[in-house]
This record gives sequence, structure tokens and C-alpha cells, in this order.
Amino acid sequence: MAELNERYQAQDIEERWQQRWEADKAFATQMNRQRPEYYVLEMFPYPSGNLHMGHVRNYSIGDVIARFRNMQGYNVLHPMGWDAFGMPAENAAIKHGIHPADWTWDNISNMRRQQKALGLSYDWDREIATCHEEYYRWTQWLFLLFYERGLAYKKKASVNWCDSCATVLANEQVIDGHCWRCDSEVRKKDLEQWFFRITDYADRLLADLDDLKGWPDRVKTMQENWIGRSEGLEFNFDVDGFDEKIPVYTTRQDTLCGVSYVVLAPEHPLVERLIAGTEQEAAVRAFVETVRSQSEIARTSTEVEKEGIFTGAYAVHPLTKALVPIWVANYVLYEYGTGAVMGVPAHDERDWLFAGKYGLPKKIVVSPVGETLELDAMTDAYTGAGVLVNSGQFDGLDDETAKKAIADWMEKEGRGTRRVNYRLRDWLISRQRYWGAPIPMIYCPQCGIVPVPKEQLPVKLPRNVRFDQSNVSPLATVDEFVNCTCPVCGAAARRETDTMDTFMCSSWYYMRYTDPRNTTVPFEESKVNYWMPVDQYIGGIEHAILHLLYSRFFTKVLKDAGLVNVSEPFKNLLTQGMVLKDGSKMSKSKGNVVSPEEIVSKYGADTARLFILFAAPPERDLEWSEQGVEGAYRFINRVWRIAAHYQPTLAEASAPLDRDALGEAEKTLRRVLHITIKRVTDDIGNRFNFNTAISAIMELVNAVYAYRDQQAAPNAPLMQETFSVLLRLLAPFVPHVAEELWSQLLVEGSVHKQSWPDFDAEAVKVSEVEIVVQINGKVREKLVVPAGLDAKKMEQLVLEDAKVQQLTAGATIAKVVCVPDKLVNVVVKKG
RNA sequence: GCGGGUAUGGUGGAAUCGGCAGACACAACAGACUUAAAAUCUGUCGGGAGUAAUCCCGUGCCAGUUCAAGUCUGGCUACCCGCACCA
Repeated sequence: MAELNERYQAQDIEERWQQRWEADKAFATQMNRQRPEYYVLEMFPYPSGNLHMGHVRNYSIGDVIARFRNMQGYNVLHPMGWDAFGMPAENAAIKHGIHPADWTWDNISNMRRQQKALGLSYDWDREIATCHEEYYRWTQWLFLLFYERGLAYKKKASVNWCDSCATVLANEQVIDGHCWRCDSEVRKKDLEQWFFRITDYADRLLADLDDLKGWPDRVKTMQENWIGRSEGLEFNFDVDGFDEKIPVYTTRQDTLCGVSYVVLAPEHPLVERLIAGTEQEAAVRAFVETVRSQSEIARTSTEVEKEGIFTGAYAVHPLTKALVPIWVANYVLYEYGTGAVMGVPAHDERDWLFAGKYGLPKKIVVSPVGETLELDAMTDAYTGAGVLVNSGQFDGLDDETAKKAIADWMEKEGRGTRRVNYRLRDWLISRQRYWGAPIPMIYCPQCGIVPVPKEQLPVKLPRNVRFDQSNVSPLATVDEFVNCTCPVCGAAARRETDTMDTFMCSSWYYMRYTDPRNTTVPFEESKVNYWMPVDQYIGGIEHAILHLLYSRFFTKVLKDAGLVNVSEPFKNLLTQGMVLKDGSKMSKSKGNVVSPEEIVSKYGADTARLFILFAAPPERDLEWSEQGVEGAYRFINRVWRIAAHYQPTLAEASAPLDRDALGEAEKTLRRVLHITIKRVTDDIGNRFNFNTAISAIMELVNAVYAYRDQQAAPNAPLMQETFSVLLRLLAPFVPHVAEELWSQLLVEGSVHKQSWPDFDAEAVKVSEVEIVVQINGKVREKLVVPAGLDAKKMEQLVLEDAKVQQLTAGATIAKVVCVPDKLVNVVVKKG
């Protein structure tokens, strides 16, 4: 056994252990039915070039969980890979003339090196990259599976277009009218595109949120809002003088008799038919053009004044048969519901404003109980509950009953049906970009749209492509790629030149990890079902809707297809907070970036990990503090020094610990030791409060120092136990230091292969406890009493206490509340 | 507008089931060691009154429940996040 260096030198030990772990394949995992399985996963990164502190935080959290579960005896899967397709690679090609593939693979090597320098316990044999042929082959295979199941379809639609990225975007990728990646304004464009029928799964995506007990409420609520389910009634208005019907959707059919007009969205096809050849034709057409030329943001803002125009046509009210005017207005969305709504000014805020502006009649049909509404006295629509009035046969019903009654009546009359509507739209998955998985479809002049046969996959990305910023997909310019033969009839055909949204690649990667080298199927059933679902998923809140919703959708489809037997991919989700500097997110433009590499080379990976886990609980934002980093570094040094101090003692330890022969100082140290085991185990395993786990270990180290200061001759077996426990508790957080000290001070073998320490309930027991004595709820005294006293004895001891007697003299004791081993509260009344 | 979250010393944060508010750190100050500095070690460290023992106040604000409230209930305020003309 060599003597420990006086000083801790991270650089001396970290690389050595990293190489050792790699050579030993220390974290490689196989299926093993003898041990319970545990799948811990951090969201795989986009290979942008360098790790940032957010990555370090993400991986440190995952690594602590993985190492902890491993030591607890679980068979742990902890893989890493690369979300490697996407725009930045193409931008680099355009800007610097580097091929996206070269750029990406170079970045992957660099970031992998940085990850390894952090000492993360990944099973590197399972590494994947979505841009690898053997990965995107299966992404394409899954596209075909969706196509076969009727879940992939092509349609022309008004879609989101980002000029700067020169591609379309899914609704989920438009944030406040701006592109999620480059933040430039998104505009609408009519294009024929591939969609995934995620709306078919809307109800299940919503309902199954209830089963996700291990997800933050925040994320579930966001998905709930995004899916946006509403229950209502769809019914038709007849158009006076036309053989046409206007279907409308409403959730407030109780206000049916308050309808004083009907509104169509400007895009509604009926508009043209109603105005053709009329006086209004030119004016309405001009209005529609104006609205359609407005940007998405301008148009959908609630701030913008509602505008509309009368079409000249009238609809027939289904109940009263009255004629109501048909308008076109900017506030009606064509994509939602039926693209037409009934106008009820008295009971809808938007309709109130619109009717007010254009002088349309308002009619009260719902009256709050015990009150009479007067139109003249109203400043706003009444949208609350009430009883129906002015509604013929439905008068006197409360609004909820009326909803049912009117829906029943409509259904009986054959005029309408109850309908559930969702805000969620189908997922637009085609992208007019090069660096993605090609959509495996062929357009044949004879056969139409033909899928590429699965055995011909992958449809490979050609390497030689010109990159310029034109608005066509770069693949469309490569003749050898585009020109092909129809797999059905052999005729000359054209390939689809769009690639898939990168979110498709990341919607199933967690399943590929379970069987990453399979060349015949995406993953083998036995393997995927052994590991799935992911027990603990860790990542940023920015994916609350995007990646997490898509992955849930994929899992459900794959379950329906019999590929996997779970319907939810991620059992528990931890959304980590951001890493801030000077109060804002680290970013190049703000110049407040701290590079992980610098920190690792200055202090070591252990310090970086320890600081980032100690500074805040994982869900909260974390303020970077150079002084905090120094503090973490100091703590590691403190552990190192006390270990060096006791190295000779540990070398002598041979006899087992005699628990009955411990002195007071030893008992105290051992009690702290075992309380720490309990706290750290609970903090890591149940609460994910790594900051308090670390502070508990710090207290333990402080207790070891205190023991050293008062005890000239240390108890060698106790020190053996103390360091054995301390290093195992430290192992998940600071794996290199723990490993180094373990190898120098204790038995052969890796600390990471040791079992997690059990706590000894006997050691934690105390003979005396300090209890708090309150008088009328205020702390007045502290007494040391024997542990485990019952309430009666506690009360007796407290009432006998001189100070208590003095303080309660002359007062009547009304009540005494006793909490065993903790507190006694004496309630007194004056007098 | 709807939904969700957050608010505790100079700072990050702790208090897990309603039971001593401020654990553990950071910073600051004082001291020890040193020729000196660094490193390390020790002490003080929410506010106020008092020589002191001790007492009063204090977890965004206002009420309430309770023997007891940072924690529970009701009502606000500020900030952050999501959705938003969704009929």
C-alpha cells in the first residue's frame, strides 16, 4: 500500500481511473433476470461541438442515480448516444464548406471525449448516433410501419414555414409565432407535406397522463393544454336560398337561442360560393385577401381588433327558423372545429365585441340565478352559469341540463352530433433539408405513391450534395438520388426528396439502446420488454411538449403494432433546471459561458460534479458560482486529508468492530455514520435531493474531524467501518476520488462494485434525547430526558422542572401536549 | 383570460408527516499558525433591546384553523413558465 499524497491532485487520478473503467468495461450491461433491472437515461445531446454546463448537470444527475442503483444491486442500463441529424450541421456546410457528416462526426468525437473526462458510467458498447445508416434505416422502417398502419399520410395544407431554415415546421416547433430553433418569424404556406396522425391518439395521450405518477404536474399540465380536449356539439345551419349547410362547432349549445349571426373563417370554401355574383363579392374577396396576408402572429393575437364583413347571405336558425346574417371574420380559425362558429354576443366575449362593433343584435338567453340581466347595463358578455330564458321549450333549464337537452334534441332531429374536439393537430414530419433521414417513399407516374420495400432500406443519404440557401431541398438537386425505378412496376420514378423531422429519430432511440446492434429488426422483443419502460428519464423542461409528446405517441403506436408491451416510455421524469450565470442562461451572445472543460482541467471532474449537484436541488435553476466551485474543491481536499491522516490506522485494522466496547466518542461517530447512511440513501433514492445528500456527507466528514480532535488513540475497526461507508456514500458523486481512496485505504476491488451500505438501526439509537419545552407554543426550555418516554412521564418530568414551575406560577394549566422524544407544550391560562 | 410554479439571512439553500426556522455551504469579520502570503484550523455571523441571564420581532402580504403554521385553508401581491380569438 503506497502512502497517500499529502495533497489531492485531480489530474493525477481522474484519467487513470477513466482508462481503467473503460478497459474493464466496468459499466457494460447485459440482460440478467437474477437482478431487478433499472433503466436510467439522460436525454441524448445534439452534437453541437462542445458540452455546456446544462449537459454536465444532466449527466451528473443521471450518473449519480445509475451508480447508486448499481451499488444497490440493480442491473442498470445507462446508455449514451447522439441526436445527430439537424440544421446546424447544414448551416456549417453552407457557412464553412464542411460536409454535415464530417462536421457531425467530429463534434461527436469531441463531445464523447468531454463526457469521458467527466467519468460518466455509460455502457459505451451501446452508443448510437441517429445519423448512422444502421440507425436511420430503422427510423425509415418505422416510418413505413406508420404508413402501413394508416398513420402517415400526405396532404396539402397551410403549414408553418421558416424562411431562415428554409423548411416547414410542426406546430409544436412554433413558439409564439417564431421558429423554435432560429427564432425567426414563421409564416403560413400552402404545401403538400407528410403528416403523422397523432390526433388519432389524442384521447390516449391525454388519458394516460393520469398514470404518469412519476412525472411533474407541470409537464402533464402542459401536455394537457397542448392536446386541448373539449366536448361540444357539431350541428348545421341551412343557408337561405342555397342548397348548402354550414356546420358549426360549439361547447355552449345552451346558448343556441342567443345566436344572432354565423361567422365563417376567411379560408372557408363556402365563402366563395355565397358571394359569387353578388354585390358583396369584390368587398368580401378583398377582405379575405387582407386577412390572409397578415402574419400568423398579427392574426392570432387577442390584442388585434376583430374585423369582419357581411357576405350578403343568411342562415336559418335550426330552432327558431329565424334568418341570421352570415359574416366572415378574422377571429375564426379555419383549422379548428369546422372553421365556422355561431355568434352569441350576449354570452361570448369575442362575439360581444364583434357584435358591438358591427351593430349586430344581442339576445340574453342565460340568466344568472336570482338576477335579471339588462343589456343596457351590461359592459361585457355574461359567460357564467344560469337558467335559460328566451329559449322556447328549453326555458327554465339550468345551463348544464340545457346542454344535454339541446344536444339530445339536435341528435334526435338529425341536425347535429356530440363531438369531442382537440387543439392538437397532426404532426407535420417532412423537412426540406438534407441532413435528416430520407423519407422512404417513391412517386411513380403509374402507381402513385409507393413505399420503398423494407428490404431495400436504408434509403441512403448521398454524400455529394450542393449546399446553398435556395428554397428547395438539397436532395432534389441530386439526380442519382431522385431518379429511381418503381418497386411495383419498374417504371422510371422519382424519390421523395424531403427528410424526416429529427424529432422522429429521437422518438424511439431509448428503445434502440436495448438492442443497439440488431440488423434484422429495430430491437428484439425480449430485450426491449426486459428494459422498458425507462425507469428514470432526465432532461430539460424545454422538451415538455415536443420530444416527450412525440415519444409517448411512438410508444403507443409501437405497442399497437406489437413491437413493445409498454404504452408509456418514461415511468419517472425529472426535469432539471437551467444553469445560470449572473441571473441568466449561459449563452455565447451574453458572454457568460463557463466551459466545462476549463473547470475540469482546473479542479477536476469530481469538483465540477459535486458543485453542480450541491448548489441547488435538480429541478431548480442553478446559479453558477466560482466560489461555490472552490468550496466543492475544498471539501474534496478535506476528505482527502482526513483519509491520509487515518491511512496508518486503517492499515492496522484487522479485528472486527466490537460494538459493545465503544466509548462515548466512538458511539457518537458511529451514530452520525449510520444516520448519514439513512439520509443519503433516502435523499438519492426517493427524493432526488442530491444537495442534501451531499450536505449530510459533509456533516459526517465534520464529525470525523471532531472525533480526530478529541481522540488520541483511534479505534481502528471503527475507522475501517467509517471510511468504508464514507467512500461508498461518496462514490456516486465523486467517483474518481472515491475510487482512488478506496484502492489506497481499503480492500481490493472497485468501490463502484461494492454494495451500498446498510444502516444499523441499533447504532442510531440514543439513550437520551433533548426535548423542547414550550409554554403556550413558545420555546421556553430544553430538557434532556431518557429516550422513549411515554407522554405521561414526559409531562411529569416537564411539570417538575424548576423553570417550568417558575414560569407557570399563578396560572392554571389547561392542557399539556406531548410529542414523544420531541416536545412538550404546556398550555396555561392566566389567573 | 385559462392553467401550472416560485417567494425563507448578505448569497446558494435546509427544515421529508403541522412540532426548536436558517442544517450544509458561500461570502464577510475576528483570531491561531507564518517573517509574510497562500493553504489549513478556531470562533462570530436574521433584526432589535439588554452588561448579562433573557426577552421581543422575523419565512412576499392580509385573514383563518390549531396547544403549535415556512408547512394546512381562504383571499391578495410580485415574478417565472405553458396555452391563448380553440368557439
